Amino acid sequence: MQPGLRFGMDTRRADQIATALEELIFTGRFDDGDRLDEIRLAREFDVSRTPIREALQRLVASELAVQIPRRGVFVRQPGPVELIEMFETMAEIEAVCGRLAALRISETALDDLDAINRHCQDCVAKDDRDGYYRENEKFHRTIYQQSGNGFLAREAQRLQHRLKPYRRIQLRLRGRMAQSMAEHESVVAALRAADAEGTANALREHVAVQGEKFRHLMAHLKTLA
Amino acid sequence: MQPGLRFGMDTRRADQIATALEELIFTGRFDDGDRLDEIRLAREFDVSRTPIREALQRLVASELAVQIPRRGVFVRQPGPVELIEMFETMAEIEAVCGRLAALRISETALDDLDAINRHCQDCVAKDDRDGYYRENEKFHRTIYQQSGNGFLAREAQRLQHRLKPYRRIQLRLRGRMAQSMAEHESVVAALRAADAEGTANALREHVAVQGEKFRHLMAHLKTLA
DNA sequence: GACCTTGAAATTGTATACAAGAAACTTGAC
DNA sequence: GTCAAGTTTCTTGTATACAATTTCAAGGTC
Repeated sequence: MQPGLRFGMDTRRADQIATALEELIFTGRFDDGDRLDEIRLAREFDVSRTPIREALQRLVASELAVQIPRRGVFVRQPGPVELIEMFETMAEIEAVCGRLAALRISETALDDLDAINRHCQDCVAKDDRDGYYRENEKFHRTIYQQSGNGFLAREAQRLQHRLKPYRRIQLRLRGRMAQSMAEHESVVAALRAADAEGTANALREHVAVQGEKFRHLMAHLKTLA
Repeated sequence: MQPGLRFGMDTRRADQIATALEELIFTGRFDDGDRLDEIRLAREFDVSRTPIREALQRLVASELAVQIPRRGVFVRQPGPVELIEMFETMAEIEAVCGRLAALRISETALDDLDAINRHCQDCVAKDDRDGYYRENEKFHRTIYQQSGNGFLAREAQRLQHRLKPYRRIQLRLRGRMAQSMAEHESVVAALRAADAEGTANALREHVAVQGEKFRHLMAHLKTLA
């Protein structure tokens, strides 16, 4: 492989900075409304304003920040209402993926899901939250892909990424891993039965934020604000 | 109102250029894979490379183009498969909006929809495609908003905008306006009956590309390629 | 004291200059 | 004529310089 043909490895400084800033916003290092000062950031990342501005543009495009012309770029942390809306949307999109996947999923993918669930089970036994989180991501990604719709799968992935920091909070709820695990299994059962509506409902319930999960999320939001 | 406080009016050259380029891609002025030459575009828009680069970044973010590091930005026209995928996704998202709206829509919004449909009917009578198109957009936007989920509504709007050029093609199908019109009315009926699944199904069918519509879209794609 | 005007300082937006990597072309060997 | 190495040209990515607006504060007016 020639040196110029490597793909992902961000050789562009602007891309690295965008990823770093995204992470900083995700982890709550910036409050809602904070102005992202170009000159300050340029100093901190030890680059000129040019790559900083490119990175900021990317944040604006992914709605992590808003730009007001000739004023600057401001961090945009979702409030409780928008968070609930995003989770509801995620639940509905997962339901759609599931409904389509129920009719289109391959046998090998079903086996993959079973394997992932066994790994999940191991993580529950070991109380390994990070491990569970990784396997959980694989589980959902597999369903997105098995929707047989690449565009839809990418959209689902994008939203999942956006919600990542909040999903992690969910798992800290006592006994949530075991319950999540059980829900995974009923999803696979519905998929195997080619039960479109059953899969959709199971996934919607699985992802939706309600009851205990809702109160947990709200409590955590308050500690952040 | 002070001169500095106007909002939308793009005072930034980069934003204007981004919009212009988007339009050029939408209308098929560029082929898939065309490289967007910064220097050439800078000359054409009579501006330096800086705002051009910002505009290109925006195209990449909205997936109208792809960027290959140190190579350039290339136009990315969706092929037949991706188009079908995008329409399927649109149909499903509209179905979701409809299902939620059936339980949340206000009386006044229902009346608005009726009014819009009357305007649609006028356009059908006058064979006014542009007018119908505008009213049709209002119809769908109203349903997005009445889903009661602002985030979902914005996502739906974004996808609708992305599909705009192809949707217009659909309307040119003989008798399509009248049929679309009838479908609108059954959607409103289901909404008024608070029939969640009925609304979802009606909208999904309404938006989905199948049968005649599918062949029509394919035929048009071939003429473009 | 409240409010408007005015001007300095700071910040964004754009142009230009420079650096680094990729594409294209030339030259030479076989 | 084909291919390969080396050189030139061109393009992207980053830094810096300049222009245009906004912000903030000081000073004046009522």
